[in-house]
Amino acid sequence: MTAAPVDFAHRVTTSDAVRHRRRGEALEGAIYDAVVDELAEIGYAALTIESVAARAHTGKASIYRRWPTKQELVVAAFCEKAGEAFDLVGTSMTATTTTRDALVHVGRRICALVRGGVGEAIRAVGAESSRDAELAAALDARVGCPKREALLGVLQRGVARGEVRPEAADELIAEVLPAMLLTRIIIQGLPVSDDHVVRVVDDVVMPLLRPV
Amino acid sequence: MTAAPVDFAHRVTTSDAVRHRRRGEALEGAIYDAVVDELAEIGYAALTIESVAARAHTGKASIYRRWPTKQELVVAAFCEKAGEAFDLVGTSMTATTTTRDALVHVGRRICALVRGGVGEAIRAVGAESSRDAELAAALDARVGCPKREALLGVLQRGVARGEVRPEAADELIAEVLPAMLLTRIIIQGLPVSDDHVVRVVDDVVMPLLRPV
DNA sequence: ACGGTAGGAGACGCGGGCGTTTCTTAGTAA
DNA sequence: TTACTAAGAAACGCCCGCGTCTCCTACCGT
Repeated sequence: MTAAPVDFAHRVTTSDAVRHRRRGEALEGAIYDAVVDELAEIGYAALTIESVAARAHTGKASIYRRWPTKQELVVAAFCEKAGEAFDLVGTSMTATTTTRDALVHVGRRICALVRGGVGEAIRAVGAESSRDAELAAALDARVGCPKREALLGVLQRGVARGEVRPEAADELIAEVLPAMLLTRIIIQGLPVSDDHVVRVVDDVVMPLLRPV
Repeated sequence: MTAAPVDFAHRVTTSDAVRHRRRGEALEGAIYDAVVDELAEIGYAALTIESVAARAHTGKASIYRRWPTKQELVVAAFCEKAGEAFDLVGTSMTATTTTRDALVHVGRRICALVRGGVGEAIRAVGAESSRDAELAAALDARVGCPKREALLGVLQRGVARGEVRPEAADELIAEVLPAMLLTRIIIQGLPVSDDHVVRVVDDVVMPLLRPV
C-alpha cells in the first residue's frame, strides 16, 4: 500500500533565466566551491548537505551520489583545494631565487590556502582525524607529506647553494614556518599579513638556517 | 485546554545505591569533567547537552540553568581547566632553574593541558571564535594572554640571567615554542612525547635565544 | 532524431537533540 | 522542625537535517 501519488505538475522547474545544467567535473567544482564558501560563512558544524546543495544550485541526490557523508565531502573539497598548492612550489623557483625568498613564497602560499573556508576544514577534519586513524593517514598523505617535502626541498636546495648549514635541513626545522603561520590562523583565528610572513621568515626561520 | 495530566507515580527515582545529591561547585565540577571526557571520546560535534547530563548523572535542567548553550558550556569547562595552567609557571622556577629548563617545563605543561578533551575544545571553540569576535576576545584574555606573558616572562628572566640575548625577548620568538607544540597536537593530531618537547627546545628555540 | 543517463528540485518519513515542563525528593536555611 | 530551593530524572512537542524517492527535463552518445 503506497501513499497517494502527489501532483508535481504545479512545479516550476525552469526559472526565468534558462539554467545551464552542469555535469561531471564542472558540477563537482561548483559543489567544492559551495562547500568552501559554506565553511567560511557558517562553519563545519552548521554546514549541512542541504545547505551545500542549495548554495550550489543542485539537488541533494547529486551530492549523495558522489559522497556518502558530510565528512567525506568536506575532505574531498579540502584535498581538491589543497592539492596543487605545494606542487607549484618547486616550479616557481628560478636559479636566482634565494632560500629566503623561497620561504617567503611558501609562507604566503600556506596563508592563501588556509585563509577562509579551507582553514575551517582543517580544524574540523583535524578534529575528526584525532579519533579516526584512517582519515588521519589520508590527510597526511594528501597534505602533510607534500608540505613537508616542499619545505625540506627548499632547505636542501639552500644547503646546495651554501645559504643553509647542512644540519638545518631537518624535519623539525622545516616545521617551524608552517607551525608559526598555522597556529596564528587556525588556533588563534587571527589574520596573517604578508608583512607577518616576512617577519617570521627573517626573524625566526632564517637565523636557524644561516651557516656559522 | 491542556493535555491530560501524566501519571509520574511509577518512576523509580532512587537507585539501589543511595545517590548523593551534589550542589553548587561540586556539581559544576562534575559537569566540567563530563564535558572534557565527552569531548575526548566523541568530540565537540557529537557532544550534546543530553550526553553531558547523562555522563554527569544530572538532569538537563541543571545544565540549562547555568549555561544557555553548548558553546558556553564548553568554553566554561575549557577556561576552568586551562585557567591555572600558566599561573603556576612562575612559582615553579627556583633561582637555579636555567632558561632552557624553564622552557622545557612550560612545553610539558602546554602538552599536558592540551592532551585529551581540552585539545578538542580548543579546536572547536577556536573554530567558533573565527566567526565570533567577542568569543575570540574572551578566549584570548583567559588563555592567550597568560600564555604569552608566561613565556615572555621566561625570556626576560633569561635576559637578566645573561642566557638570552636582549632582542630575543620578543612576542614573535615567544610564540615559537607553543606554535611548534600546538600544531603537532591540534592540527596534525599527533601525540607529543617529552622527548619531542626537549628536541624543540634544544634544536629550535634555544638557538634563537643564545647571545652571540 | 532519439533513447538513456544524470541533473535540478523538492516531498516524505524518520530520528534525535533541543529547550521546557513536570514531578519527586535531598539538602539547607530560618 | 519546617518551608523552600534546587537536583535528579524523564516525558513532551518541536524543529531540522538525514537519506531516499519521485518527477520532469537538459544534455550526450550514436
